[in-house]
Amino acid sequence: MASPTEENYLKALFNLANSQGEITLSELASRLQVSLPTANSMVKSLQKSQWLNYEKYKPLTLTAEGQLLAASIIRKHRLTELFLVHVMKFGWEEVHEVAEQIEHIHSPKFFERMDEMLGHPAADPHGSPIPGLDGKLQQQSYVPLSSVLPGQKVELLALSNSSAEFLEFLNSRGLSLGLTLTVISTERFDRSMVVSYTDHPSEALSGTVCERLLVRVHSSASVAH
Amino acid sequence: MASPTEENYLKALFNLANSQGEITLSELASRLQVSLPTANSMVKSLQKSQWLNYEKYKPLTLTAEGQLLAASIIRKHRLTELFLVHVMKFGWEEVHEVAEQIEHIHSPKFFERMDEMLGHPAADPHGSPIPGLDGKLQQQSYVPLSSVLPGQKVELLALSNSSAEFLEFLNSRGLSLGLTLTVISTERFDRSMVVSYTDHPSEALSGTVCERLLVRVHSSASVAH
DNA sequence: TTATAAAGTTAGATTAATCTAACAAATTTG
DNA sequence: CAAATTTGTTAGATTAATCTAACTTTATAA
Repeated sequence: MASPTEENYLKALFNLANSQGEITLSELASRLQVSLPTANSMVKSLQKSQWLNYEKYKPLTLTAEGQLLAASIIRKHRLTELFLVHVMKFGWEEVHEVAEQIEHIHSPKFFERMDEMLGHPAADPHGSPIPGLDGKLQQQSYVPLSSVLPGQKVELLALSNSSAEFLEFLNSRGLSLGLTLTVISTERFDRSMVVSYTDHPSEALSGTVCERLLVRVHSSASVAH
Repeated sequence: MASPTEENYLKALFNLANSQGEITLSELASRLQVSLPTANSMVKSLQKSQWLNYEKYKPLTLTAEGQLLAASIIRKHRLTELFLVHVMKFGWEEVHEVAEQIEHIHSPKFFERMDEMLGHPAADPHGSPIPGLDGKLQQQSYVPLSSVLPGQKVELLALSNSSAEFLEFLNSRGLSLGLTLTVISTERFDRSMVVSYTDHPSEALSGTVCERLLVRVHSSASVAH
C-alpha cells in the first residue's frame, strides 16, 4: 500500500503527465519542493512497486497501475473539495489544504458516500474532471461561460457556487441546468455578457455570474469573427 | 506539531489514565502493540516535547499540555464517529477504523463544522463524553436504559442507533428525547423492561431497545430495594 | 531474604524520507 | 565541436519509528 508520501508523488506525476506529456526528474522535484536526490530515490522506489517506468536519464512515465492509483487519489481529492463546499459549507478558497490531507484516508465507503451525497458529479466546480472508479478521466468538459466567445451555443451543466442566493437568482432568470444558451455579445470592460435562451431572447448577465456558470460548448457551434 | 504516531501515544496515555490512573510502560506498549523499547524511546521524545512527565522506572503522567492535546484528538475522533453515522449514514460498527484516520486531520474548521452540523453533542451514542475545546471531559452522563434499576427516574437524552426504523418505532410508542421515564420493573431472562411515562402508564420495551436508549439518571431518584 | 520473574533500559540495526556534497551525463550554445 | 550549463546520479549523513538482543532495576514469592 502506498504511503501518503508516495501518493503525493504519484499525484504529481499524473498531473504533470496530463499537462505536459514528458516528465523530467527536476519538474517532479520542483513540483514537490524536494531536492533532486530525494526525487531520484523515490522514483526508484516507485519503480520497484511497479507504479512507474524508470530508466536512468530517461523521462518518467506511470505504469497502468500507477495511473489508476494516482487517479483514485485525485478522485478522492476532488470529491472531498466538493463535499467540503456543498455539504460542509466551506468557502472554495479554504478547501484545498484540508483536501490534501483527506485524500490520503483509506476508506472506499467514505468517498463513495461523498459521491452519492453529491449526486455523482463528473467534474468539480472549476470544471476539472473527477476520475471515475476506473481511473478514467472524462474530457475537460466544463468551462466558465465567461470564457465563451460570442456566437457560440453552449449547454449549462454545472455551477461553481451553489449558495441559496445564487440558485434563487438563477431561478428568477429562468436559468436551469441542461439549458442551451447562445452567447450574443460580451462586454469587455465589465466582463458581462448578453445571452439568449428559451423564452429569454436577450438577457444580460454580470461577469461574476458568467464565471460561475459552467458550460460545455456545442461541438457543432459556428463561431462569429 | 505532533505526528500521527505521537498523537496515538497521547490518546492511549489519556485513555489509560482515565481508566486506571497509573500508567506503566508495558501497558502503553501493549495497548499500542509496540515493543517495550519502542514505547520507551517514544516516551522520552514525548517528554522532550513537554507532553509527558517521565522519570526512569516511574509511572507515566501527561502534562497539562499533553492532556489538552490528547483530549482534542479524542474530541475529533468522537465527532467523526457521530458525523459518519448521522450525516454519512455509516453503521456504528464501521466507523471506528475511519475515525482513527480522520482524527489526525489538521483543520479546526472541519471539526467545528461537524460539531455544528451535529448540534454540539456532549456525548457519543455509546455515552462516551466528547471533550470540549478546552479539553474538559464532561461527566459520563449517559447510560443505557438497560443498566438502570427499577424505581429510578431517568431522562431520555440520546440514542445509540438512529436508523429510520428505530426512530419510527420510538414515535409509535410516544417516546422522544427529553422525556422522563420511570423504570417499573426489569425482566431478567430477556432483559426487557416495563417503564412509565407521559400518557403511557405501563409500556414494555425489549432488551434490544433498552440498550439503545441512553438516559441520565435523575440525581434525586430514590431506588427501591 | 535471597532467588526468580517481570518490567524497564540501553545498544545497535533497519526502513522511509529527507538532506548536502561530489561527480557524471546530456544538452545548449558560442 | 568543445566549453559551459543544466540535469541526473551516487555516496553518505540525519531523523522518526520501529525492531531484537542483552542487560539492569524493581517487584514477587518460596
